[in-house]
Order: sequence, then C-alpha cells, then structure tokens
Amino acid sequence: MIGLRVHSIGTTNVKTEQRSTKASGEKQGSREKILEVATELFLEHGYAGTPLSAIAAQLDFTKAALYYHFKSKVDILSGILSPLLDAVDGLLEQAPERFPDAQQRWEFLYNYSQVLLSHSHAVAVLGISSSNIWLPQEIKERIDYHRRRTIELAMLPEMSDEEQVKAILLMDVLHREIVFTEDRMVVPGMTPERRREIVYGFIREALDGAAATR
Amino acid sequence: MIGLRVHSIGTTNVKTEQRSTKASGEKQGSREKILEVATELFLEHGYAGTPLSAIAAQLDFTKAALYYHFKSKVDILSGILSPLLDAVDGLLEQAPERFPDAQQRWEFLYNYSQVLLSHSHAVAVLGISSSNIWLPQEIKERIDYHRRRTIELAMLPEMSDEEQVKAILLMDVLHREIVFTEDRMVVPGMTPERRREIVYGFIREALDGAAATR
DNA sequence: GTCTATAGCTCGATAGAC
DNA sequence: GTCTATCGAGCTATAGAC
Repeated sequence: MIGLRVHSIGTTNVKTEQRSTKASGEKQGSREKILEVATELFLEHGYAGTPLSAIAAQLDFTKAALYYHFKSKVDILSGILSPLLDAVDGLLEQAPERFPDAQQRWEFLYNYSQVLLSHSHAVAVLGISSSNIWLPQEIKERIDYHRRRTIELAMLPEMSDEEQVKAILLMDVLHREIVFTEDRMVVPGMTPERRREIVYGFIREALDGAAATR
Repeated sequence: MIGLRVHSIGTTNVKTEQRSTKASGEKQGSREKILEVATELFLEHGYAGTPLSAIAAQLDFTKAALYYHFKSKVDILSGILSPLLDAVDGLLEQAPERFPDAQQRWEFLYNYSQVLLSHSHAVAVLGISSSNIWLPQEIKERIDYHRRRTIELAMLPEMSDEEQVKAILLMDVLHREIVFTEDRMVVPGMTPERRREIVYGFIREALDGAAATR
C-alpha cells in the first residue's frame, strides 16, 4: 500500500510523558496511541475499511474506550490530520500575496515540502486530494484552500498559460514524491535521499525554465 | 476524467428503457446499466461508501437483482475495471522488450495514454494506484505489472539514475493528467484540450531532454 | 430474469458498572 | 479511564416465489 509503515510514524510513544506538571492529565498516552494505531491501520486498509474494533483490538482496548478520547470515528481522522493542516495554515499566513521572484517561489515550495514531510503520515492518510470522501466539510474546505493557495504561490498571474500549467504539474510531482516512498524505488540502488534530491532538482530546473522564458 | 459526473456517464437515469423486446430479454441491458450506475456512484462516494442498495435504488432494481448479474460486490468492481486492464494487456503484448529510441518511447507513452483515455471512467474509479484496497489479489497483480512494465518501457536500463527517476516522474504526470480534469482548470480560460497539449509537450520535452544527455 | 423476504453479520455509538 | 453489554442501523448474500 502506501510506503509509510508503522515504524516511520513512531517517535510519538517515545515521548515519555512529562506528567510532572499536570497531575490530572489523562496520561497523555492513550490519545496519542490511538492516533498512532489508527494512522497505521488507515494507511493499510483505508478509513472506511478500518473498523473501530480493529483499532481497539490492536491496543488491547475495547471500542468503548476509544469513545472516551474521541467523540466519533471521523473525529479520530480529524485528530490525525489537524497538526498537518495547522502547520500548512501557519506557512500560508507568513507568505505574501505573491512571490515575484522565481528563487523565492522555489524556496516557498521547498518550505512547503518540508512541512508536508514533517507530517508525512498525515499526508499519506490524506492521500493528497484523492478520496476525500469521508472528510468533514470543514476539513475539506481547508484542504481545498491550501491547494489553491500553494499553486497560486508557485506561479505568477502574468505567466503564460503554458507556464502556469507546468507550475501546477510540478506541484503534483512534489505531492507525489512525498506521499509515496517505498514502492517507488524502481530504480536499482536508489535511496530515498538520492531520489528526493533528483526530484527537487527536476522541479527547480523546470520552475526556473518557466521563469526564464519570460 | 474524474470529472466524470453523473451527466457525462449517464443517459442512465433518463431510463430510456426500450421494453419492447422483453420476450427475448434485454440481455445486454441490465448488466451494462448496473456497471454504469455503479461507476457513477463509486466515483462519487467511493467503493466502500457505496452500498449495493444505492446501486439498486437508482436502477429501480432490488439488491437481489444485482446478484443475478454479479456474484458479489467486488465482482461489479472487476466488471468496471476489466475492459481497461484487458486493453492495457493488449498494448503491452505488442511492445518489444525495450524501445531503444526516444521517439518510440514517446509514441508508446502516447498510445498508452490514449488507451487510458478511452477507458477514463475505469481509470478514475481506480484512482490510479491509490486505494487499491478492496481489489481482488488477481487484479492488484495485473495493475502492478502494468505499472512496472510501462515505467520500464519509458526508460532504458543504461540511463543514469537521474534520468530513470525523471522517467518515473513523467509517468506519474501522465497518469495525473488523465485521472483529473475538471478540478484542475485553475488557469483561467484553459480548456482541457489546450491543457492536454501542454502536458504532452512538457512530457515529451523532458523525455527528449533525458535522452539527449546520454 | 427479477422480485420478496430475510438470514447472518458487522458496524458505530451509548449506557452504566467499576 | 476502561470495562461489559447491548442497541439499531446498514451491510452482503442467499432462498425461493413468480
């Protein structure tokens, strides 16, 4: 299925709770663990294909226990996606209306890709713009805005239609590169790092090329 | 086109229903109609999100009637995908082991894209390589073979790793271009035809570029 | 070839004990 | 905070009438 396996998500549970501050505090453990396991299972079987019972079973909980931490199944999905969405919101808030300079546009795309990478498990769950079917309207709208705005920032209105279409294509390439990893290593001996380097180079070159023709 | 909405597939819900030849039986009618309606609903709500009752309701059938034509729900999905898979099989059988010439490689990719386009509803249902979750193993394997083989035919083993990665990226771009249409017209005044022209130009150029460096 | 009826199951979600 | 127990809804699939 999708490259991101359990192991690459983790580190969350290593984060040993600093329960020193808040004695009342719900142990910090369970909620995070539920999100972790849910992410893993959603990636493997999809959202609709993952019953709450499966999530509970893997944690040696019962379904009812999940409902103490989340008010519904879709609320778990929201819990997985929110940190990513918040991070992208933050990035977009910092951005100016437009980047007139090709170098700045590339830097923005690079920063954007870094944000996605640091929440790659959420990106993978989202499948980037495919099968948004079960998402609550509110999240759909946020994602839609992100997509429109990042594309906007990757190009200039004065660009020719050809250049604009290319910019959109390159955004897609960027997304694909982040979502998939494992199953795309078709080239023998290719490491993810080397691959990413090549992809970034390709995008940047194409972006510069588009700008240079103006 | 994922834009494949009700209207573009349809003529179904208009329900023209030439009941005149009931005696010998509209042998071809029902099965085709089920596939048509199922395609439409799978696109809108996803496979898991579409109950058989919804398919039946839209046809004024009952669920049981569907089971006369298909032995299971997943069998309906197979029925949608099979013509596409058969067509790609046919194309791959005609191909030689490799295309040493960049021009030939491009022509193959173009022919491949034409096959996908002529089954674009199936391609859209498939979502091209995302959420293969409910597919029977047999179909998964066919699709996997198609993906590996088409990428293989888009490049040469002697190419540098960079060129090979680019070839893979370009295959992705091609797929994306076919799967999505409607919601990608972010550029004002862009028609799907013009867009396709630009995308093909971009792919071909990049492919030639990769070959030229050798 | 299509229908009625229903079996048999699984799901998401709730109530209440501890 | 987690459990047991259970409900109602909705699902796939089958049996058998017409």
